[in-house]
Amino acid sequence: MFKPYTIKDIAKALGLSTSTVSRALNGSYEIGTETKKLVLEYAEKVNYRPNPIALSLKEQRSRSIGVVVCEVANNYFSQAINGIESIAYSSGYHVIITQTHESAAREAANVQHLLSRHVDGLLIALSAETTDTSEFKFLHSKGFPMVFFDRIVENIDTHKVTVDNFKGAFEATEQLLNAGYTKIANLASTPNLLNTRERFDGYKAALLKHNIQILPEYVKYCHHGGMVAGEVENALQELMSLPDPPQAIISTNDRLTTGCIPILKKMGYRIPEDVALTGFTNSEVAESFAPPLTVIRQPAFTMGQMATEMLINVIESKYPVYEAMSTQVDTELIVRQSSMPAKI
Amino acid sequence: MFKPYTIKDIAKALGLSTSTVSRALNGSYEIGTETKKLVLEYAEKVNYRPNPIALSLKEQRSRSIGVVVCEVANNYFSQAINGIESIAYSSGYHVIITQTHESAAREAANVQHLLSRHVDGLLIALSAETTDTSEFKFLHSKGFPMVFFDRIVENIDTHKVTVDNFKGAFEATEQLLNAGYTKIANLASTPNLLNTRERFDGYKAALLKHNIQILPEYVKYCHHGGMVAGEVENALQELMSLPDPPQAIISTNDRLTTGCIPILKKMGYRIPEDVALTGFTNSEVAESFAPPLTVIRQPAFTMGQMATEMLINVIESKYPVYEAMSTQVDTELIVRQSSMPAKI
DNA sequence: CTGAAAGCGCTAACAC
DNA sequence: GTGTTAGCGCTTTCAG
Repeated sequence: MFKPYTIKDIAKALGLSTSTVSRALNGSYEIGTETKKLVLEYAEKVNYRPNPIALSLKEQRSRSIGVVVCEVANNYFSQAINGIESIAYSSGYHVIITQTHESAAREAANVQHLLSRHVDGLLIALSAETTDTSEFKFLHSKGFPMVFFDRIVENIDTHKVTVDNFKGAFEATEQLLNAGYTKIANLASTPNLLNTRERFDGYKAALLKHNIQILPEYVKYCHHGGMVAGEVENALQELMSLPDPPQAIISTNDRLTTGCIPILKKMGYRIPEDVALTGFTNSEVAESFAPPLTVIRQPAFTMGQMATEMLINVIESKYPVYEAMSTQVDTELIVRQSSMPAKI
Repeated sequence: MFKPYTIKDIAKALGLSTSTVSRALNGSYEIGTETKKLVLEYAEKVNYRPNPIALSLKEQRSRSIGVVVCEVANNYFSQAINGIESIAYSSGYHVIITQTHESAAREAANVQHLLSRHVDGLLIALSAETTDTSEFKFLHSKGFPMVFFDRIVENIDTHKVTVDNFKGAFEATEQLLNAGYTKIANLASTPNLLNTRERFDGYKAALLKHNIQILPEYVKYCHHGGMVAGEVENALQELMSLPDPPQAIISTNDRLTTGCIPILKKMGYRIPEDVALTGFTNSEVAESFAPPLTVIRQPAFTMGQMATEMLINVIESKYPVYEAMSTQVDTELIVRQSSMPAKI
């Protein structure tokens, strides 16, 4: 069944040695024009394709890069993956995508799996659960090519691509303040993640700037990033049943943001009349929501591209890359009805 | 940098031959208990991982399966991929995902790429553009393991996993009819795709059953499945500027459905007052739309699982599988406000 | 200009 | 029970 042609087959058919064929195929200058043409034409005719597995074994590299994200069914990550693929493909790399579903154990397993597949490098956005980063530290110390994006590891001076989370959250919070909301809650993913904390800091800074006190009861964490049933619902329930409930919510994670709306509605709140809403999300359909949703968008596609370019640079650099490269891009605040002043 | 242990390393360290180590590692019964224990312990200690590339070369299989879909940033496919991964993973297979972006050329390139990577099998949902299926026919004739899902190839008796498109469209159309709408348009992807035509047939059958005439001007195709800018907008524009415009639209593809809403709104139509809407989509947030969207949902996750199980069966079967396996599941109609009778 | 041979990591006949 | 060897497909010294 379906046996691809090998160099040996060509060699035999043409009465040459495998090395000659190999060299001809690779355009070595030390092969006669005649022979070269002969080989090339025959290879073309039989639709010869080099066996990448054999190549990998030989070259000790796989021309593939591993991607570790929480989920592909997530607007941000599916868009980022598009960016990753676009660059990887045109540079001749394969992309192997793995999902952690926010579990640290799956993350560790995925990394092992990818390493055992001899990927040439890793593109990683940490899972919500991850606290032990020693494996990454180890790989980093060995000079293994890795680029972190969006959810980066702390305490390691690695290559990374991030957005200005602080500014994104700051602007969004300030927009709510300018719209007249002063009681603003923060619905967040796990504080494990640096980006959660940075977004929180942006929120805090905006309130501070407007001389609004930060109330701890206005800050709710969903430690599984909204992946666990009821997590978001509980958080919202607690928030809205406070003696002095918030008038607005800023949600700082994709899944949380899109998850909020049906729950708030089910609880009987109108947006923004009863509670305004702004959130980090890359949903393509935020505009179609009821009401149209104010969002902080990340340039996911571009970030995927940048991270991949960075990684391929590191992989292909002749010498170990010691200084960590780091790129930060801006978020985009798109103001829609959900964070507008409530019409009275 | 980061040199994994090999069998040779172990053999040298322990003063054994590589074959002994290999056998011990694979639990061969002809190895002394002592030696076996020694090897296993040492392997454990140095965290030995067999090199899958060498294995692939040896066994002429890669323990990986290739996936060809139009996009991961698509609700249906990202969910299906979750299903695919869940099964593949637990069966020890890798998943390599490639995207066609609805281009036949990219599809062909992806298939070649995956074949050249020696994937053990292929999971395919055709691109919208695909009309030439000769390559698939060829692979099929060679007995190469393939399973098609959702968007299947015709004229080839292959393994496949589909939904009952006819019934899904029929039920949705009938619900619109029961809600009092009689002028119902069909917004569809390319008729290249069998599922587009099946869904169209379901729509037709429902109208027929209710003695409603099928108007050709009520049927609009987006030949790139909504991937090309302005495609959906044009279709809707044409539809709504008919002398006798439709009162309802059934959209038969994920991207089209979610794409419709902002466009209709921008054109100044209220849903469902001016035009009702129902559509095939697996969006998780259809409920949050304005208005909440009536959807025909496909069990994407399950379909991904089923297709993968089927594929792995074929791959691992001792003898070529000649009779084509075929599974069909039901869609689920979730009725929400967008297809309700318009309140007058 | 071309061929022979070694080697990437692993397994499996085939010795002994 | 364990070692030797060949071979998976390819590249690359080293010879000639």
